[in-house]
Amino acid sequence: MIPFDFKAIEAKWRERWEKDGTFVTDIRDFSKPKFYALDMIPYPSGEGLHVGHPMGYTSTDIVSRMKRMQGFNVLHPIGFDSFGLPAEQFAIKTGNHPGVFTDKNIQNFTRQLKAMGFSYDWTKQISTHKPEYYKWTQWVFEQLYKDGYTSHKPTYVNWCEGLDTVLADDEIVDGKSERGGFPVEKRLMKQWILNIPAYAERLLAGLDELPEWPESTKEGQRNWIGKSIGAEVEFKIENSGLSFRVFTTRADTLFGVTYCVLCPEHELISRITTTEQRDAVDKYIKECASKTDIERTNTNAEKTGVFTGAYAINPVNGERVPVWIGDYVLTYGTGAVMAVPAHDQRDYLFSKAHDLPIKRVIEGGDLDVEAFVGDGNHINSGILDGLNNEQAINKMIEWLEEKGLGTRKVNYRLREWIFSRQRYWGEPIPVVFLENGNTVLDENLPLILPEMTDYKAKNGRPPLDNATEWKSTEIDGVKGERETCTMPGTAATSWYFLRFIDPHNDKEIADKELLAHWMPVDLYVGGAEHTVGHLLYSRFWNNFLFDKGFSPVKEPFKKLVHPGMLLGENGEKMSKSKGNVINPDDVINEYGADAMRVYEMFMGPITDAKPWNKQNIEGARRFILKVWSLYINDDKIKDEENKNLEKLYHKTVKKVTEDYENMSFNTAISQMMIFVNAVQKENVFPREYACGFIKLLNPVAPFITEEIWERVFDSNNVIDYQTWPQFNEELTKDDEIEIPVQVNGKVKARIKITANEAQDKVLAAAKQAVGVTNADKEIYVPNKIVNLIVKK
RNA sequence: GCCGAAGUGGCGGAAUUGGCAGACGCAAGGGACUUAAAAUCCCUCGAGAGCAAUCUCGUACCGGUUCGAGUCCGGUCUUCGGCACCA
Repeated sequence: MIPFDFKAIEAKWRERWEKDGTFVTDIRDFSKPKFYALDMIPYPSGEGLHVGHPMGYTSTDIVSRMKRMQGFNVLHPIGFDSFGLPAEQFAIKTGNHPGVFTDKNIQNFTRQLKAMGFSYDWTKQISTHKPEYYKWTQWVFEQLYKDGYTSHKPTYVNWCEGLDTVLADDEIVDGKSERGGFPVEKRLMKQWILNIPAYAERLLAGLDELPEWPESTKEGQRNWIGKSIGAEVEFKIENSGLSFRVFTTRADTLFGVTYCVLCPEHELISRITTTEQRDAVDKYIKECASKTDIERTNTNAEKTGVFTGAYAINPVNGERVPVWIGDYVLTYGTGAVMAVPAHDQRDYLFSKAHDLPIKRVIEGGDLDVEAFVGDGNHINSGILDGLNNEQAINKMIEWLEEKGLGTRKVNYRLREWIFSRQRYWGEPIPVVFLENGNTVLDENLPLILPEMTDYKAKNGRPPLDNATEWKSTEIDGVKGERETCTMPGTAATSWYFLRFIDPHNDKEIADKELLAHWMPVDLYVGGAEHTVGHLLYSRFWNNFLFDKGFSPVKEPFKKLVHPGMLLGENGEKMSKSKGNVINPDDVINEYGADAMRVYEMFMGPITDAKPWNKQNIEGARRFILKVWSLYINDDKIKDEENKNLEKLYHKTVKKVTEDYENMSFNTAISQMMIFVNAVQKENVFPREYACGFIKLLNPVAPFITEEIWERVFDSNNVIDYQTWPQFNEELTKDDEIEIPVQVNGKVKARIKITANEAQDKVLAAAKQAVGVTNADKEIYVPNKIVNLIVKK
C-alpha cells in the first residue's frame, strides 16, 4: 500500500511547475490557435483569499488546462487590483504607507493562489498600484482628455464632516456615515468627469454582438444606459424671464400638467423661491441632503416636497402651474419634471400627498385608485383629442418643434463617469492648473504618487493637498499646482486585459501585433456584482482605445461567466461580522487543494449561489482517494481490452469534454465518479482508458493526476503537455434502449428496443407489454417513450 | 421601489427541443471485515396506504395549455444580486 501523502505531492508539483516554467506562455508563438482565459483580478484585502475566490478561478483553470492539452496556446494571467480604500484606511490608522500593507497582502494572496495549483503565468503578473502599470492608466486618461472626453466641473458628492471625507452611497446608513455615525450632506465639488454618455449608443449596440454574455448582464447594462426617446420642453417662470427645461417620454400628456417639480439641487431654486416660502424651502433642502438616490426614487416612499411660491407657464395652453421641489426628482437629466398626476404614478402620489389637482387627459383606469399609465383616447387636449398615445406623442412633438417650444430628444439614464476621488491611494490625475489660468496635462509619465506621513483628508481638501512640495510644479516654465484628487478604482481595471498580453512594455500599452493576435479575451470570469460598473466602464475604455487604434477589437470580452456567491453553512452571506468566513488555508491544510477544487466544482452549477458544507468536502476527498488506489495500489491497469468499460469510457470522454466547454463542472465530475465506480467493479482497467481518464481528471485535480502520470505512465513529461483524449461518437451510443410504456400518461411497463427501431414494431411491442389491443391514440417519441391513450 | 436571477428529498444538486422526477455526492439506518475503532466494502433511503403484486400523492403557491409540464403561459409568495466614490 502506497499512502496518498497529498501535502508532499502538492509541494513537489508546485515546485516542479515553477522550476520548469510549465505555465509560462510564449506570447509570440503564433503557430497554435490562441486562447485567452481571464479572471477578474482580486482586490488584495487584508483578510486574504476567501473560499469564494477559487470558485471562479478554478473554473477558468479547468478550461485553460483542457485548452492547453487540446493544442491551444493559452494565456492565463493574474494580477491585483491594488489601489483601494482598505489600504488607505489602514494607512490613516497606523501611519504606515498603504503600499506596505498592499505588498504584504499581495504576497499572501500569491502564496494562496499558488497553493490552489492554478496554472497562471506568474511572469505576467501585474499590480495596478505600481508605477509601471499606472503610467498607462494615466496615459489613457490623457488620451481621453486630448479627445475632449473629460471635463472639470462642480458635482454633488456625499460629504461627511465628521470623517472629513467623501462617502459612497453604500457607506451611508440612514443619512449617517456607516463608520462613526456622523451626519452626511450633499456638497458641490469640482471634479473630473468622463463623458461616457458620448459612447452610450455604441455601448448599447455592442451588446448585440455578444452572444456568449448572459442575457441578464446585457439587460442590466441596457437598463443602466437607459435609452429613452422623448421631448425636451421649456417652461417659463411667470414674470421673471427665467425658464427651465424638462425631459418627458410622454409629451402627449402635456395638457394634463398640473404642476412642475425641481430636484432639490436645481440651480434655479434660490432665484425663484418667494420670500414667504424661503424658510420652508431651505429647511427641506437640508433634509434631502442626507438621502441616497435609492431612498429618493422608491416609488412607495412618502413623496416629500415643498412649494417654491413660483409659477410656471405650461407652453401648450398657457396655464399657470405651481413649481414645487421634490426629492423624487434626481439631478440627472434636466433635474426637473413636468408632473402629470393622472398618468404617472409617482406624480399621482405626490399630488395626493400635497393636495395638488389631478387632470385627466386620457380615457381609462380609475383615478380614485391610481394613475392611468396605459394607452387610450386623448381628451381635454386640444389638438390631441381623439388620438392614441403614440399618435399623440408624435403630433405633440411636431407641434412643439414647429412653435420652437421644445425638441425631440434621446435621453440616456447613463450618467457621466465621476472620475475624481478625494483619496490618497489611487493614481494621481496628471493635470496641472497653471498660474496663467490654463489647465494642462503633465505628459511626463508616470506621475508618481508621493510618499507622505499623514494620509488623512483635511478641511474638505484631498490628502494630496498636503503634499506641498509635490503639488507645486511648473510646465514649460509656467508655475502651477497639480490636481490633488486621484482616480477611482475602476480606472485601472478598465483596461488591464490589454496589459496582460505585454505587461513589461515600457513604450506603449502593449505591442500592436500581440494585441491583434490575443484580443479579445475568450473567457472572462468574475462576479455578477460587476454587471454594470466595471464591465461597462471597460467596454467604454476599450471602445475608445479601439477608435484610437490601440485595441484591435471593439468588444474586449467574448464570453462572460459570473460565478455564484458562496454562502455560509446556513445559506447566509459569509462575512467577518458573522464569523462564518472559511479560510482556504485551513481547507487545503486538512484536505488538500485537489479535494478543495473537486469539492467547489462539484457543489453545483458555477453560476448558482451555493452554501458551504464541510461534510461534502469529505466526499471529494474520498473520490480522490479512490482514484489513487485504483492507479497506485490496485493491479488492474493492463494492456488488455475490457468491453464492459468501452461504451462508458467513450461516453465519459464525450460528456466531460463537452461539460468543461460549457462550464458544467458538477456534471462532469459526476460522470467521472460514475466511471471510477464502474472500474472498481472490474478486474481489468485497459491501459488506454486509464491513460485517457487521468487526463480528463487533470484540469480539476492537477496535483494527484501529475503524480499518477509520473508513476504510472511517463516519468519524463508532465501531463500538462499531453494531448486531450478523443472519443468515438459511435461508441457513445447504446444499441439497446429501455423505454417506458404509458397508458393515459401513467407508466405501466418498460420494454427493451434496439436503437432507432421502426415505429410500428415498437408500438406493437408496447401494446403487447401492457395488454392493450385498441388504443384511441398512439404516441411514440423515438427512443424515448410510448404513450397509449385509451378512452373508457 | 425599480431592474435581474432563483425556488426540486433530511442536505448540495441531476433531468437534449415538454417525454421514466430525484443521476452523482453528503448525511442517516442496517450489515460485512476487526478484540475494538478508523478506513474500506455491501444493502436501504421523497411521502402515504397495503401481507403483497401494486396503488395514490409529490418539483414554492394558485390557475391554464398539452396525450404528457420541474420544463411552456398568466398570477401570487419567498430568497438572493445590482442600483452609480464599498470591493
